[in-house]
Amino acid sequence: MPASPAVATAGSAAAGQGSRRRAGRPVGGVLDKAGITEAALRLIEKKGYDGLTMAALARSLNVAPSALYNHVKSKRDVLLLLEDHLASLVDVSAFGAGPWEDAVRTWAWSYRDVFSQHTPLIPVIAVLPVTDAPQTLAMYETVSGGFRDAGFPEERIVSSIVALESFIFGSAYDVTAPADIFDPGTMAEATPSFTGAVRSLAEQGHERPADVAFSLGLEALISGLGGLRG
Amino acid sequence: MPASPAVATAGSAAAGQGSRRRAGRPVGGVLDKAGITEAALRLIEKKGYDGLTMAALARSLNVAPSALYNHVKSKRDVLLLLEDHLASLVDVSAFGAGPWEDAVRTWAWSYRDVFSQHTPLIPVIAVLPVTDAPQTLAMYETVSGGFRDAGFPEERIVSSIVALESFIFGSAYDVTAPADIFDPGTMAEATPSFTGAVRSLAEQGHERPADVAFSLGLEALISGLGGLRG
DNA sequence: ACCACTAAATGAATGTCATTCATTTATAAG
DNA sequence: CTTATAAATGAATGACATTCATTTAGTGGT
Repeated sequence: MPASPAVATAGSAAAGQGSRRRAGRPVGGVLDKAGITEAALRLIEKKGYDGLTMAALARSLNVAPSALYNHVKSKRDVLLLLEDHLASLVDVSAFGAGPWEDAVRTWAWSYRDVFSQHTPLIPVIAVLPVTDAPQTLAMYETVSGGFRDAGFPEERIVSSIVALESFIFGSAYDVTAPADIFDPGTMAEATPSFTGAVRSLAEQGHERPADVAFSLGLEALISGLGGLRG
Repeated sequence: MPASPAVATAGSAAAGQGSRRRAGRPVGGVLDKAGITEAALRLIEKKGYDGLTMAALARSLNVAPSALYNHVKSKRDVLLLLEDHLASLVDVSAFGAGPWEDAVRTWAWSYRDVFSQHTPLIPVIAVLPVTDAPQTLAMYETVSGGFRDAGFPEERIVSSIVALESFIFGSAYDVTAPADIFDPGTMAEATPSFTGAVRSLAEQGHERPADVAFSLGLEALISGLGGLRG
């Protein structure tokens, strides 16, 4: 009775997990990309990226691990699905609804916040051709439209976005860094300038030091890049 | 004759590979952290990070995989050794030898170039307490000294460096991205602004598009952050 | 010279993964 | 009712990092 449990568990999976078939579509099985993405997201929320294994993902869908491979080519594919889903969560609404500076600010903070919870995706995004990521492409379209409307010369738009994105990805890592990451430890006396600078920042008592650095860099980029407009 | 080959192969490893004992030190075995770092670096040059396995690393040192664990706690430790070594390759010489802007430029380009060849280390660095990384700490000391001498208020130095570093790490990924990463593919008609911007950049015929974005962002950061000086 | 002591190496497990494959099942179409 | 096909099964496979009991070879003290 190898595959007979499939049907039995299929119902419970769809009901209990929220993965559903699209009505009117020719559907053979329980799984689809949307369901896999949803389940992966839930798994990550609960167990973190260490808990995201193909086996665990399959189990959360009441399915055998090998079944996943009928829908994704590899685990990397799952990460790509996640990335594209997250791109749809980034707030681009301010483009076209106010000054360019404000739109970039809103977008950048939102982008950083979303991916700071998903830093293991960053190495994947960096090499991901946007062709395979419709939501990501949609984000780029809105953002580049905003840049164009703000008066950016067309040939500088992509480079400007890439520069901002690079800063955003790097900053996403900062958010997850331990608070004591800059503690010089036993080398404190050997590094007076750095130690002093670290102490001085600590004395400011910021709740989220990463936010200070992000704000500083972002404002610099906004005003620097803003100067490129014609 | 379990460990008897150790001596026989020890000689050939030291001779053939370049890992050597420090003279006058109490030394029991063939391996030490410097030798492991060197071997790992060579392995990465030859086979890339996919080829950097504990087994391959051990083999390149003519040693059993388990022997490595007498010197490093885990593979992550090996990556940390690598990171700290690479930090020593970053060019900080311009600090104290010219205007702050030029020093930052030299440092940032060098930093990006070094780590663009080692992007798999970036997720590790991001969470690495500097305590364990003397070379990295030395870099920070030089850089923060440069910022202080340039007139930066002490409490802004670390945040400014972090902002630059975030941009640098993100940009290091860009260098490795495939050339066609922004090809909109079949969605081209649906994304006119973005497609136009990509085409327009492509028509410029830059050899290394990543360099354009990096230059753009870096100059923006330099002039923006430079304004913080008292 | 002899005798521990200890750092360092060995090779044989272990356990966790992603991934593959032959086989089976269930659904949809003719 | 038959047949084709998408999708699931579970039992391998193979790559890994990591652990452990055991063995080895120097070093320092006597």
